[in-house]
Amino acid sequence: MAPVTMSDVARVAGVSVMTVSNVVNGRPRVSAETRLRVLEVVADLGYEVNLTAKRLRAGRTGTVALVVPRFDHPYFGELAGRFATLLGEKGLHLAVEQSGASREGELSAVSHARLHMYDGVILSVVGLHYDDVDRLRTDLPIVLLGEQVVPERFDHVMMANVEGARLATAHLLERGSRRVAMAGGTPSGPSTGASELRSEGWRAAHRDAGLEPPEDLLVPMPDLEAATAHRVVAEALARARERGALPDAVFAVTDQVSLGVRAALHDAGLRVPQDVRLIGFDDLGLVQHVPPGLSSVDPHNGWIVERATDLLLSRIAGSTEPPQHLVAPASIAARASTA
Amino acid sequence: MAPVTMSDVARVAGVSVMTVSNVVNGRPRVSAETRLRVLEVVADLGYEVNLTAKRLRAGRTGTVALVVPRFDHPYFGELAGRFATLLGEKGLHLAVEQSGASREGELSAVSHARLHMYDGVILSVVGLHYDDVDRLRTDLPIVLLGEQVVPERFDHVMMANVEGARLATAHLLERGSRRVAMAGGTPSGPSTGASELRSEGWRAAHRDAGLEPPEDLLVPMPDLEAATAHRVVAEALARARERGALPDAVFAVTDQVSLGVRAALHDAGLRVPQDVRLIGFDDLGLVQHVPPGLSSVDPHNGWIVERATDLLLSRIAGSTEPPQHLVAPASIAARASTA
DNA sequence: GGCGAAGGCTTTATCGATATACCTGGGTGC
DNA sequence: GCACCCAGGTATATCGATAAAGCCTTCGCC
Repeated sequence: MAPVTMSDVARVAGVSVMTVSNVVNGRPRVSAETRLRVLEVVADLGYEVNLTAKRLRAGRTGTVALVVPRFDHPYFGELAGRFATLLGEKGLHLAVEQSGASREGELSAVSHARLHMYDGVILSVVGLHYDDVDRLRTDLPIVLLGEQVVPERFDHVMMANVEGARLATAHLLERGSRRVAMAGGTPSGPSTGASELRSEGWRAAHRDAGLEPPEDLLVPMPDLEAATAHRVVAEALARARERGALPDAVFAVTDQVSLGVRAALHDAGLRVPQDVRLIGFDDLGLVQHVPPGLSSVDPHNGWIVERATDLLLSRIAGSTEPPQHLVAPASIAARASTA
Repeated sequence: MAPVTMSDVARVAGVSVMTVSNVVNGRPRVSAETRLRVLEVVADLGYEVNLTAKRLRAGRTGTVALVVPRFDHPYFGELAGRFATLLGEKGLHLAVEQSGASREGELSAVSHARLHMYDGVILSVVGLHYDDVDRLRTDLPIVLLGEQVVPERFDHVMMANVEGARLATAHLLERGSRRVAMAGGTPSGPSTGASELRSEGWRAAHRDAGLEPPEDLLVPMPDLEAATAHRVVAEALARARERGALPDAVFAVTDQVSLGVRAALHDAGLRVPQDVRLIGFDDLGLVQHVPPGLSSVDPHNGWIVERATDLLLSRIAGSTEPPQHLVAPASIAARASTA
């Protein structure tokens, strides 16, 4: 029951621990005969290396961590899946940790990860402020994802928030929509998060089309859950209907929100796209299966994951290049909801 | 840049490493004065314990692993979120790893986890066969989740597959449906996975109602992705329409499949629930927002997570109780899709 | 005043694996 | 015949933290 160690194998095989290590790691300088005997004992006893010990000595585990705000958001699930696949090809393992989208959670997750369980960390920044991030020590390779403005000294990969939102809104305006609401939008202010940046894109598209951004069609939300969007948008629609001022299109700040909006529209008896066009952001795999097929902004997650992985791996390899700040391209995945 | 170790702190503070350890861990036998000085140096240098070393010595990291087949399935995302919350309350961290739903992937994930990076493992079994599981060494606490039959000697928590499927099908039959298709169902055979077990439940409900299970209404699928379901069901509907034998209800083996079925029904111009009733399995948070609101079997994930956590924690604490095999209750979450 | 106890700290051994230096016996070169 | 090389191993130190035991002082108490 007690774990089998190298010295157990060594004792049984009648050789030194070092020889066992050499055999197990396929190093030269061991006679074929000895090698065979050791391997036999290894199989017999069911020996496996203790990664913890190996790590302590070697300084690496072959595992990197991805810290996401929440496990139960499909967006992060998709992201994690991509990272796992890509890292797997490079011979590394991925462990995912949840930060809870709160400042404390992320701080604790990073400090925990920092504690050398992993060779590197990909941190999806949501709750942390500039100063918090700035305070992170960096004896561990870190790549940041997310929409916050972060200190220069970190590698950072982000989505094209403004541009993606601009494309989405323009897509709706081009198709003839004139009252384009933004679900999860926020009034002008400091550009600190996805919601603010995407609202900027929504404004830009209006101005590009020679229109004044209709600020009354911004529908702010306390969070970006589907359930919240469902509720908030239902209320907003009821009010708009009273005033006889229904929107003819909705740009949802995320696909999760888009899902809630879709549900609220359905409840209100409004058809998509005949009465209201709808487009989201993230291009989650599932939205194409939500009737009638929801359009979305494709943030090119594949690109993001590749770049972030490259950056992390080169840092792990010891690169001291100046930190990079990359922005992914964005494009429209047009489906029936904006036809 | 190089990580700060205890001996760095010790040197600067002019004490022994052991004293630093005692201060950091709040052990007695250190004068208030020394304690203060050490803490100052700790803050100055930004020292943090090296968990790897601690682990090697103490035999525990305070982190447990959850191994799931895929990161990008909402079901596992929800599950992971629940585990993280619950374990967090108990002072433990959760790291999630992906096995890739393949035999090799799960074996490698378990062997990797076994290698003492974690204090315990919750393994969601999908690709492994009985023999593979049986071959696992068990010097690390393991709790199994999932629908496979597993060796007695492991703790195991599973869903009420047969019963849940029976309830769902009965729910449809009670509402007057008479041609209840099963999307993702499989012909009678050895009960090795969720699909087989749930098909058994579908049969049982028919027999309970005095009906012969309509085996021609089983729609098998190569995998349980929404996209696959969308495609396969679309084809099945086309064939059924030709024969003039459309179903009047569908029980989908999972909510992912249910989503694909919903899309296929929409494409075929069939209304839910007027033309076809629809119910899934898993009660994912998102299905209530998919128009018109999809019914589902609630597998009581909260219960599963609590039991699994309890079992794991008590194993970690050293319990040698006989292994437990638990089955969660199941109930129907009725929504508009089966009204 | 002497002796045990307790406080405050340091030393030593250890977790499991591995890099490095070191040892031994038989060729090889010249 | 002597120095040197090399294959095949072994012995030692080390990664960072910690349990356990050891070593001085100082203090209390009979």
